[in-house]
Amino acid sequence: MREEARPKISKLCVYTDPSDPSLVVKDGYQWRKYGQKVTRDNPCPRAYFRCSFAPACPVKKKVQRSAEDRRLLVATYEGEHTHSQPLSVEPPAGGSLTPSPVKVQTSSPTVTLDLTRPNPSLSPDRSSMETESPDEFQRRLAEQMVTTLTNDPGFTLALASAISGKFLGLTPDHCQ
DNA sequence: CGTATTTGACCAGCGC
DNA sequence: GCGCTGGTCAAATACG
Repeated sequence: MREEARPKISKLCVYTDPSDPSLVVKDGYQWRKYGQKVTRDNPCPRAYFRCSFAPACPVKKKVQRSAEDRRLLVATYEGEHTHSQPLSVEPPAGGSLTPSPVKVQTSSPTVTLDLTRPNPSLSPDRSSMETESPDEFQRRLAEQMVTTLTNDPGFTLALASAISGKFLGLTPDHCQ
């Protein structure tokens, strides 16, 4: 077995408003942006961040919007923090919103669905969740995602996009 | 005045 | 061997 260049890769999918150009993911850590590049795979610019709280922290973060859903931010974390969170994630000023981060930890990659924005328009398609709470619904989706991840880890992003789209009542048929 | 952020250029690695 | 893409560094600018 080799463990060369094998940092912990984590993915964090965060819903944000498409009108918000800030590729900043509030995860409780301090990040310093050190670059931005437009990849050919995605028309949206990809931002590169490094941990500014601890200079020795090897963690790097890449944030890019989903090519299909501009409201979905996909943050890729490389490595692990060698320190604690400098500050806790403060809830929105609204106070009514209750973020329900669905963290799914698999063998290697950690996929976290941080649904900071509950559901802008959740209701047109609630035929299979009228007897269960939204939290339970998310839990089921998370379990479903874990199952799929176990079978095809490479499908992570596509699945996350699909699930995310489902939350908004969308149906991204070509998720890749 | 100091810190953080932004943009452009340069370098390295991979594929054809 | 050349071209392309991704990633990082450094200098300049803006904001607090």
